[in-house]
Amino acid sequence: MQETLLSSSTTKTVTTRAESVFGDLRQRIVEGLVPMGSKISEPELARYYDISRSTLRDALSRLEGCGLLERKANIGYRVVTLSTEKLLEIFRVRESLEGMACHLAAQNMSSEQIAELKLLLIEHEQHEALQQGEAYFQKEGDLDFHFKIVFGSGNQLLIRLLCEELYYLVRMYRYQFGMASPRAKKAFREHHNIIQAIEDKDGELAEILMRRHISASRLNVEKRMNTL
Amino acid sequence: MQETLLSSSTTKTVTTRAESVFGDLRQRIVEGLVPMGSKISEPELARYYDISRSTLRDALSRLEGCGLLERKANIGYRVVTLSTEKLLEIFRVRESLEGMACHLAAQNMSSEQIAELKLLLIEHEQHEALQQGEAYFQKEGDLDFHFKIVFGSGNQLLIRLLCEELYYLVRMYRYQFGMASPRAKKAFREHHNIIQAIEDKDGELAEILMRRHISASRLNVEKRMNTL
DNA sequence: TATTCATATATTGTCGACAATTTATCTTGA
DNA sequence: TCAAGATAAATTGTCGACAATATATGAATA
Repeated sequence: MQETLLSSSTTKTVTTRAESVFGDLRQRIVEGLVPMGSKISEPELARYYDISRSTLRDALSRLEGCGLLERKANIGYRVVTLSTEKLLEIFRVRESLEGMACHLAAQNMSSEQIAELKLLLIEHEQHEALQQGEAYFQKEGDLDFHFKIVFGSGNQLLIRLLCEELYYLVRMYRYQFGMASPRAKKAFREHHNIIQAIEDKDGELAEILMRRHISASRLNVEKRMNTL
Repeated sequence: MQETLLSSSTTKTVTTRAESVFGDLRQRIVEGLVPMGSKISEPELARYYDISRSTLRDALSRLEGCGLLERKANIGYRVVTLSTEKLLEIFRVRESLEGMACHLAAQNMSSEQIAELKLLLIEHEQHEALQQGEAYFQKEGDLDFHFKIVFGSGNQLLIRLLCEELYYLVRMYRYQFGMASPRAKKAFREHHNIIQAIEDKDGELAEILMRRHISASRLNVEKRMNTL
């Protein structure tokens, strides 16, 4: 559903230069190729992409909307600086928003959508079985799961907030803070239970389970923070 | 370092033309002076404000971030079209986000902040007593109340999402859908109970009460929608 | 040496113009 | 009359240049 790295060939919705640069620069920031906290030099970046500053600034303003860049008047753009505090704030927001999304998903998801969700879970199980230690796929897979539920809510505003405005920040944290989730197995069971609640059309339970699921990740980070 | 006498009176935060136009146009859109759904003619608006298109587009991109404008590649900006469905979506998001904000506020608000909140409630009570029918002040006051709690959460991300990205949309609905809240008295009691829970540092209860408070407004809209 | 101030450099904000695309208008044919 | 296609007009996307502001450099002074 969302724009994966590979699907650019099929859905060629990219029409303008600014959009294209937006997508590319977004990826580079998420992966840390443009270091966090670094200042954006508009002339330099414009030369890099071989575009004018106007076009670049169009792209930069979009990146600001994703929370990847911060802007100060007369000073310019700067890549956001990640911190544990900000990560915990994101968890709080995700807990509330995805909890609501899950509640609505339980009410609105079609049986086809639920079937897809189950399929995804099975895929993840196999992936996990195949490569025990490798947490990368599990992490990306985890996002897929959360995405499908958010889309399942049918609430366009929720979808925009989570999938367009917060998604890339979350991915940036996963790339650069690289939390090698030791909760893989536990998270899997939690996903399973969430699906069950959705299938039962039990919105209240689905919301509680999703909130606990995300809250557990937050507590995990908080615990690690306190031990350091 | 010479601080002119004149600059001290006005908060000289407005530095750039784009920012200034952003603020003015935002207000005009919220109030409906620029009709919802209408196409933005960049050349025309640029002439109106006597600025270049580049500067205008800077302002427009910010307005897109507020959800007041929508943009399509090669077609341009258009003022968002309000609808009851979208309003209900906003209520769902506010329910979850402000619920979380209230929870955190109960944990984090200082006694001074709580005192301010109480004072605000008293002011509203007097306003309401003075002008029974006039719902305008009550409505704006309601927003003040919700704002203070969101700020009290201390969560910068929550603050940004609610106060910068959703606030103006909410105001736009109040201006143009003009819901003459018949829940004034009830809402007042609910506000009171929320403050009490915050003062008791009972985050869970505070969250539940805030969610019910917002949910009641949503149900109110849904009820009216069904009767029409 | 460290600090302050003036100067120079670089960067962002703003502008007007041209190119690419969309929308409106007009012609043509059934 | 209506539909479809070609042409004209208008709008958005993109560009390079200049002005206003911020940062870096260096001289002068205590």
